[in-house]
Amino acid sequence: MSSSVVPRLRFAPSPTGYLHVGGARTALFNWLYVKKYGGQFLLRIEDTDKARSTDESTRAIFDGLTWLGLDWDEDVVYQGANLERHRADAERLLANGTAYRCFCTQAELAERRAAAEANKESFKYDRRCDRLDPAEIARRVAAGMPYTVRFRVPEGTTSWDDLVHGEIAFPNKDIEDFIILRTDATPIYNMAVVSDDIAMRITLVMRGDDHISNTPKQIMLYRALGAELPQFAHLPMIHGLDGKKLSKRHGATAVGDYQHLGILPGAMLNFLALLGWSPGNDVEVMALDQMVELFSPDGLQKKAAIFDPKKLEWMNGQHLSLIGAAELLDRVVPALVRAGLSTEAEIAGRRDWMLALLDLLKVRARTIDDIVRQATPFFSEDIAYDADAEAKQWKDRPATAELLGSVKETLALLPAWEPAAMEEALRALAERLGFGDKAGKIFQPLRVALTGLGVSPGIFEVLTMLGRERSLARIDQAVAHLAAPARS
RNA sequence: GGCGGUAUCGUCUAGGGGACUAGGACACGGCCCUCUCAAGGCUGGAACACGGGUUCGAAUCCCGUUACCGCUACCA
Repeated sequence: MSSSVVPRLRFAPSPTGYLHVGGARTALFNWLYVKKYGGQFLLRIEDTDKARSTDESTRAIFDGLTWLGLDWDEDVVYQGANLERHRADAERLLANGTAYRCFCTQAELAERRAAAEANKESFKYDRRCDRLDPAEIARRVAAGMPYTVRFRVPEGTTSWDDLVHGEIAFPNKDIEDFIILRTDATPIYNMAVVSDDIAMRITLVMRGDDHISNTPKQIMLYRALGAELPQFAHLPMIHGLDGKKLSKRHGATAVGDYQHLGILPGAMLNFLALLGWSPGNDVEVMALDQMVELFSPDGLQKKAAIFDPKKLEWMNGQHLSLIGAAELLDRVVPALVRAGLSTEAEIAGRRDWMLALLDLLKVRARTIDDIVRQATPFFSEDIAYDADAEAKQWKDRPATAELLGSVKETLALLPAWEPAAMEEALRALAERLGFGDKAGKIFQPLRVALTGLGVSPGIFEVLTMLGRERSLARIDQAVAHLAAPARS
């Protein structure tokens, strides 16, 4: 490839489902390549299978890529809109003698295939229609006999230097004369892809390695069409925890699933990038711009990788602390609103408080959903006392009520609502009550009183974020709850 | 079956002839920190699929075997 050529890469999904994590990763590597070396990243929707393609899937692909931040250049290309050109290209091959008409019917073909299988022989089209004499062909065409167009596979070997695998070679004798145009004159996949990739002036075809065996056929088509060959890079597949190709039964496989699970797009991208690529040192957690900087096709893996949701979660936790509070806020607010905990206006009204709260919560959260869960007691006065927390920290209910009463008294006396003073006063109280330096005996029951939960940020941070009024009210509320007859 | 691809801890990977008693990360266990949970720090167990070559020397190169994956449609 001459260095003067501007790289043009494309991501070409079929809109037959949702944007799969494997597809997203393919898109990511294409995108990274373009961002790293310059060039254009194009999107082509391969919607020629009308039976399976849906507009909804197309939208899911756009939404998924947009959420991930993988923006594409130029207008989206819809393969279905190029049928005429595909056909014209196939007919050019017929005209230049590299393809021929085949009058064999599907039924005949199926029969011969079955017969070959019965004899334990591998079936390959025997080229009988290529031996028809021209007069006979003309007669059949004139008679309106239906035909497909087959590509005549030449002698020799077809090979290419794959960007991730190196040299790959296929003996042409193993490839049959494949159909490029159906009886109804619509193109077969390989024909459509090559026609489009040429028209889009694609210089590097980077796709899943399930296309490796399509590649020699496509290369022959390029040559027969007199087009310049692009480079090829075949990326490994993604498998599920059981080592099988990732599919629905492995749980969430659509990018949108992770979006709704509270995963950050940056974390998703980072995780996906590491599945099949490594920067070569021990760097793992990267922001998108770092990935671009570090990206190189040399680091691309040949081996299929297994999708491990545990590591994705960990990665998300890392990105939660990596991104700024402001950016995180943009992601959390919609989730908070959706959970019915607050409104955008309310949050905007106390943005600084919200930012401070986020800083406290994000350390112990792995997903945005975790944050929402933990944020609940800071938004809702309707405290739901966690049964386990009550059982553990409020064992002796009357004694706890009394303890909380003392805590409230102590806190109420504080001249300033300030952490150092709280801690000093509460530790002194622990001392007085005979807990010695085991101030946790106060902190823990108090945590349950304030949040209803056994887990929260540091107790003084909780008190601070809640403020004096709400904190004291919460203690009263807890004391009342403790006095009420237990209704488990 | 034919053809093609792949093969380092359970998982993601570093490694591209000597620096390897094979490094990092996730997960798992222990310890520290500590008001809970996280985070963080320290730490433990855990791998070169097998067999032949080549070489003074192989996780690294070559050849077989095995296993897994993909393709083998008038699907994409």
